[in-house]
Amino acid sequence: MRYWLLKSEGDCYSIDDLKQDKTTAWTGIRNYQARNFMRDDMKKGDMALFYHSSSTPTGIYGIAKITGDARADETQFDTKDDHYDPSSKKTDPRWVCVDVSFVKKFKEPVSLEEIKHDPSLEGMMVRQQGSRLSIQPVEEKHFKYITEAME
DNA sequence: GCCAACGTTGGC
DNA sequence: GCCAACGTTGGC
Repeated sequence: MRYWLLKSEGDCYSIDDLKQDKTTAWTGIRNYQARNFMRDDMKKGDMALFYHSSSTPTGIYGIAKITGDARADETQFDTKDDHYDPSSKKTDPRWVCVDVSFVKKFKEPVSLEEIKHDPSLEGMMVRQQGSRLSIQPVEEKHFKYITEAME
């Protein structure tokens, strides 16, 4: 089993939205590296840190679980969708999504500032400057450290 | 296959 | 809203 960090703009789709929806299709990912993680490495049952970008504060707001393996992201074929991709074919979909379910919301978010200053979290990808990747692999020790601290 | 131009992300 | 960092596009 693997661990991940899923980024979402806080005012676009937040942990509260996920809590209300219980499960959502993680659509709209249009970055090859992120897509490859979903397609090749994410498996049903994997756990994820739910990260809010463009929020106050930016940071990890809770935990989610991957509840469905990668499948075609239907928004790529929807001409009205922001993420419509005219060059993707139905017979050979370029983009995929997974299903993500709510697990818990932290009482207090773990802010990016805390993440950056905690020596136990050394090496986390999100600490790197300009780390724009919206789906990042997370080491088990980092996942456990954060989730156990938030019990 | 290089690389400049352009568009987007995301922290501040 | 700014701007640095980064990814993608497209001309050559």
